[in-house]
Formats: sequence, structure tokens, C-alpha cells
Amino acid sequence: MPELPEVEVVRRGLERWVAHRSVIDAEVLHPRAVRRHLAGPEDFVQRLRGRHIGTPRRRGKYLWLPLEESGESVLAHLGMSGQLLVQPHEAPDEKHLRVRIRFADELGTELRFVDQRTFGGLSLHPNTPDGLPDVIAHIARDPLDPLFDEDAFHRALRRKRTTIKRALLDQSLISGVGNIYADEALWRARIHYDRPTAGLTRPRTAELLTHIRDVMNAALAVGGTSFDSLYVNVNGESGYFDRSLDAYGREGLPCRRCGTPIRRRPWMNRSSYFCPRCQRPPRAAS
DNA sequence: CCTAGAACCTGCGAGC
DNA sequence: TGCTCGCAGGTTCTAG
Repeated sequence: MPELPEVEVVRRGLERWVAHRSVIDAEVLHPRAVRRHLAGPEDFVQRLRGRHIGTPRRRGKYLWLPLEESGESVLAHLGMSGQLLVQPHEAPDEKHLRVRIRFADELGTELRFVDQRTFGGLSLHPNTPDGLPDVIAHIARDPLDPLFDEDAFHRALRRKRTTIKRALLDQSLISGVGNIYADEALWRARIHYDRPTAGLTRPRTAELLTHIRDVMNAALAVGGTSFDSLYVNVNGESGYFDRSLDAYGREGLPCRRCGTPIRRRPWMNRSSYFCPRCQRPPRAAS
């Protein structure tokens, strides 16, 4: 589940059901699911065997399982359609099951990576000194991270010659924000998605960040956003935040603030939803 | 160096 | 019924 709240729901599930177990074996059913593991599927499986899983961690949309005593982690990204499921051994294989991880204990469950579109994947990487898989060192801290550098983020926005929604989706500036929560936060902040970042004032940036945190925490409280069965927690259950969305997916429905119909605009091969009255376009854009 | 756009995949629903 | 088209929550690479 793509954005931060959904990934955090999965992380919490892994912490409860997978942490502190030891791997007895793994099985890669589709090589693309481990394409980021450059040494290949066999190497991935071999280096996983016998390892003890530590406490699952997350930064933005990435999550990882530290392997105790090896200095490495299993890095996971769910892409557009990935799921990490804790299933009983006897549960039938999912249609898009890509990787299976079995444990040495008698709990009767296994960890499965299921991914329809195969944009996501698992891989093994050494950790940097601060416990981060080395390949995600370029990913910025996310807005729920206590060490998120608000001032650096604001200075980056001022420096860039880009627009606000592009910047929010740039994981090297701020991580964890995707298409849904970008639209939701911008609606709350009454900022048009095509507004240049260079003109944002410091208070305006702070306000936007507050809205991002608020909407993410609200989603987290109800298990995240799921429109369909693709986005579920480790037990296969959906979140309920789709009922609370104010902008995303609400084309033609009245803005909950002013009643003006929400608009959808094609944007970067996807969509942007906004209120044309509350979120005024920068110049002559509609 | 920077930014915009396309590519990477599979499946579903709408419209014809 | 069956085909085509547009669309889907992300990241990364390339062209300009």
C-alpha cells in the first residue's frame, strides 16, 4: 500500500507477527520481485536462511526488516500493488504470490509478498551506520519522523524551480507522500497543485506540513486508505480512510468547505483533484 | 545540474 | 459477448 499511512499499518503488523522469528527458508516465485537484489534470487534466499528478524522499521514508503547479527536488512517496497501478508501455511497461494518466507518456529504462519503489477519488491542490503539500508540513503526523512528537518525542507522548496505537488512527491525532499495524501493536504491548505514552490513563505510551509501530518495521522488511526482489495494490512484487512477523503477521487462532488464541484485534471500520467474555488490556480491555468 | 515526461507491469471497468 | 481505451495508490531513467 503505497503511501506512508498504509506502509506504517503494514510495519505494525510485521512488528506483531514477524519480528523476532527466525527464517528457515524462502522461495522466490517471480524473479522481478527481487530485481533490486542484484546478486539474484538464489543469493537472496541463501543469505536469508537462518537469520533472525529484528524490529521492522520504515522511512517514507520503504520498510525493512533488520537481520540481527548480520548488519543487513530485507528492504521492501510495495510499489503500486504490493502486499505483505502473514498467512497460515495451508492458505492457498495467491494468484500474484511472488515471494514466500518460512520461519523455524511452530506458529504455523508464513510471510508472503504478493504483487500484481510487480513495481514493488524485496532485496537485501547492508545497513549504513544509522541502521538504514544503504540504497535508500537518498530518501528524505518523512513528516512523522521526529528528526524531519522542517527548515531544510522549506529552503529546498525556495531553491527549486518546480511546483508544489511535484515537490511533495519528490522522495528526496520529503518522503511518504503520494498522490492521495498530496491532494488531501493541498486541499486542506487551500493550495493549488501547480503553484510554484519558490514563492512559499516559511509559515505557509509550516502550515502545509501540519496538514500533511494531520491527514496522515487521521488515516493511520483507521487503518489507512483502501479503495479495493489491493490495499490491505498483513491480515488482509482494508482501511477505512477512503470514507474521509475530501478531494481525492471526488470529481464532480461538492467541496466539503464551499460546495463547488471538485475537479480532476490529468497530471503526470495520473490525476490531480482540487477545489477550483478554494485552491486558486497560480496564473491562467484552470 | 535541473526538470518534464515516458517507461516499467497487470487488471479492471466503461463504452462501443 | 468481446474488444479497445483509459485508468490505477510509485520509482527510475532519459532526453532536452
